[in-house]
Amino acid sequence: MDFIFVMTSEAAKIFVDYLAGNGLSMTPQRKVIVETFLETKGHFSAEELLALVQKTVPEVGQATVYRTLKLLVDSGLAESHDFGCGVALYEHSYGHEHHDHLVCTRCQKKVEVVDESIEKRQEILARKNGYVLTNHRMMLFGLCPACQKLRDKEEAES
Amino acid sequence: MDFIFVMTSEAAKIFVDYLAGNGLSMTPQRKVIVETFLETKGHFSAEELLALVQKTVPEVGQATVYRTLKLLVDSGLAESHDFGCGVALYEHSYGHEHHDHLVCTRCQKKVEVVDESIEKRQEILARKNGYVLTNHRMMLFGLCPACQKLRDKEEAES
DNA sequence: AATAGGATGAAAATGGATTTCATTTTCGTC
DNA sequence: GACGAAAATGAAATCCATTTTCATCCTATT
Repeated sequence: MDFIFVMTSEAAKIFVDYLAGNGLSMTPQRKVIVETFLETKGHFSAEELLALVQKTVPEVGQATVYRTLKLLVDSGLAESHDFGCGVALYEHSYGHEHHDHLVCTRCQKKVEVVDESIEKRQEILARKNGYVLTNHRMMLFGLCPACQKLRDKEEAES
Repeated sequence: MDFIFVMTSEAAKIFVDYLAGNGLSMTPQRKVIVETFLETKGHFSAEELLALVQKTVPEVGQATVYRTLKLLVDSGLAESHDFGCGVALYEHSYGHEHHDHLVCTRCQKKVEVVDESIEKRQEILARKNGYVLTNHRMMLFGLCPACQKLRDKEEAES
């Protein structure tokens, strides 16, 4: 494969630096995976990313996608979340403020939420127990507006 | 098997009622699983519960433990949590106030935490986005006091 | 005690994620 | 440019918690 490694976005530079800093090398596979990752918005699974990558380079293997996704997480570009649907979903974390998620239990629609006072309280809770807080996971589950309407309609029919 | 089904605790009654209310029957296996569950404190996996159950009745199968654990969750006696360690951990939920967890990332020590103002804010966040909040998961990760000391000692040595 | 449907255990299946391993690439060095 | 050690890759195998299958057994009601 004859590739020219030009990755211009800031995020891409971070990844390249991460590789260099850890004695890892850029490869055509990593390049296409990272580029595809950076172009993809929202929350997606490793399998979905693999499918997108294979649209460009069909011979990329799933193991490589899983491996590169791990590098993306370690380099700080990606974050992995378990929304309880059985697969890990990934999202961008570079250039995105920290946030938690509000998830519709019916259609899976996800809204990013932040609340400074919750974050402060979490810190206090940890300290009160002598823990040094390193990170947290908060997920709110409920019915989104659209699904509330659908549910109401269904109930009216029955 | 000749069993006399006497389960006297309130929790046990709830389970029996749940079975009756759903056309399910009490069986020796369910009885020993529920009794063992009720005697066990803290957080434990299905496999750990299976081992405890088999101390009393070795021929109980793991599928039955998984199935009964599901009934326990549905009946409101148990709660299942994913602490990110690869297995679901269960804990009692009857007679236990709602709480979230503060987990040591090193020794897995878990502390139950509650914060009314966080709960209120979660409700507000959901409402602000038009969602009807049904439940939430919050997990705080950090280093517990003991593990902080261990880490400091290790760092001093190196 | 007959019977229908539920419950059980052993074993197989599931499925996302990881590992293995033979092969291919990368990249610093000659 | 060519060399060679170390890293990276893809296909397939493996892992492992959980679920499902299925033949058999039990329960509750008649």
